[in-house]
Amino acid sequence: MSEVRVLVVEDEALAAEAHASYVDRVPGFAVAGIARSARDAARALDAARDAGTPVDLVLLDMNLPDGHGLGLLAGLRGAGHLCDVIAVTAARDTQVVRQAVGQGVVLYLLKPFTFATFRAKLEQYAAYRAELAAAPAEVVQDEVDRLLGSLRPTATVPLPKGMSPETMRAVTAALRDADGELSASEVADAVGSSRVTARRYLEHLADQGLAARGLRYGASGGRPEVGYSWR
Amino acid sequence: MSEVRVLVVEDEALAAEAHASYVDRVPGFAVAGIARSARDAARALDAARDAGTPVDLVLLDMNLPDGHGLGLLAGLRGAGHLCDVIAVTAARDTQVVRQAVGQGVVLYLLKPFTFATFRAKLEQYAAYRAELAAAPAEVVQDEVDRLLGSLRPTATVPLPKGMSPETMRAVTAALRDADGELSASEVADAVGSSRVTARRYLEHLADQGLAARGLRYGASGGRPEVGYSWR
DNA sequence: CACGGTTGTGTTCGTTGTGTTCGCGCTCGC
DNA sequence: GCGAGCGCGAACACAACGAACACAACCGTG
Repeated sequence: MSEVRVLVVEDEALAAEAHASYVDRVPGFAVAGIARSARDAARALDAARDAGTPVDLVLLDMNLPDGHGLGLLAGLRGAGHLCDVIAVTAARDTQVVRQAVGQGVVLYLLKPFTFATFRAKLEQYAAYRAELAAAPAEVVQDEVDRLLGSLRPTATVPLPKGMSPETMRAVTAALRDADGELSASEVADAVGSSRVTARRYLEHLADQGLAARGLRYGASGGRPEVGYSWR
Repeated sequence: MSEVRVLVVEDEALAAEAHASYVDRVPGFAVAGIARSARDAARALDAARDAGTPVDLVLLDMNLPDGHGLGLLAGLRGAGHLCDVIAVTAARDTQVVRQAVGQGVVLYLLKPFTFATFRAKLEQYAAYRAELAAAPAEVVQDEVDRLLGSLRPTATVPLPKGMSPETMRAVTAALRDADGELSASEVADAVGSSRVTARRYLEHLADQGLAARGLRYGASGGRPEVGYSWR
């Protein structure tokens, strides 16, 4: 799939520039434009659509000079725009979050944020699009659930009890350095820990959506291996 | 918190009744009305809002007599209705799912479904509302993530013992991607497992009504093959 | 119409790797 | 030092698959 075209909607010039440059730094994403107001944004969306290069994703600030972001959101929904929306705003009000979710914001990013956080959100959205692209034309419930699951953020738990940051780093490193899938035993071997420990971390990564589980049959009869791969 | 008022939007009378009775059976949820068309739904939403008892949740079918559910969705977004929406529909088209998500559908339930599945989805939504109610007026990023994360669909009904979800997915995928019927051996080949394993899963799918058994005679003398096909 | 041949089904049982429990060592606060 | 708690791994129960085998259905032949 081609790059994701992103429209940045943000009234403050400095922040707008910052967001745009952040977008450019994330592979697979490209800035389609910057809008300084709700009116600008609506125009930009219409123009992009008419030009045949519709905006895929909107980074939407809530506090705009000519109306609330929620209003813009409702407007573009009514106009039938197809883009997804990530709220990027300083609005910490629970009610705003609730309404944004109700209006179909796929992710909600609170200002201020680090580039790492920003990147994480974009990458999560990218993962969602990848799943979507990989899904067959006709889906079943399970696949819908996985699709939505890939979109919802996984609360970044500091580290669940029973896990050490050192081991976690070692495991992720081992997993990333491998080209294909790795079984729990192989990771254990690479890291130097026991299979049990390696599995604990791998399973955690998989639950967080950072690793993918696969299955390897028929290596030598018996129960199949589960293979973990980084993504 | 009071009960969640639910509007059922469904054109087929039988299904509408069924959904409504399902809603009533889940604690914490109450039917606010049944609408048989997009027009009805819009009216019901307006009426409920004007009466001071706005609808909290809409169970939305996509195939309506007077327009697509997606259109209704865009309309009520434009009208600024605050309700959340769970798609309850037979529309298995990936594009529809994608658009529904873009329009802010919080969950997507494919017909037909069991009461257990239905209940699971409603309860998940209830969990989301509970998180929302428990959240402070002002949130931080982590809390927003948790909030959205509670909308992340949970695993569906557990498989019978002796089966792994990964293999199940592989088998269903292989079966669906084939145009015609597939024998157990062919599925085994496609998946990479043994015929025995493939058969286990195919037989389970057939028992669940998700696959159809057929017979293929005279390929080359001998016993006829059973062919499984997706539906 | 019995009978053997041929091809694929259905099941049993052993193999292999998973997932979990429980206790041990290590580090840290006191 | 000396409990407290945390992270780890040996051991174990069992889950999931595949080789092998006995049987089933169809077909051609005498």
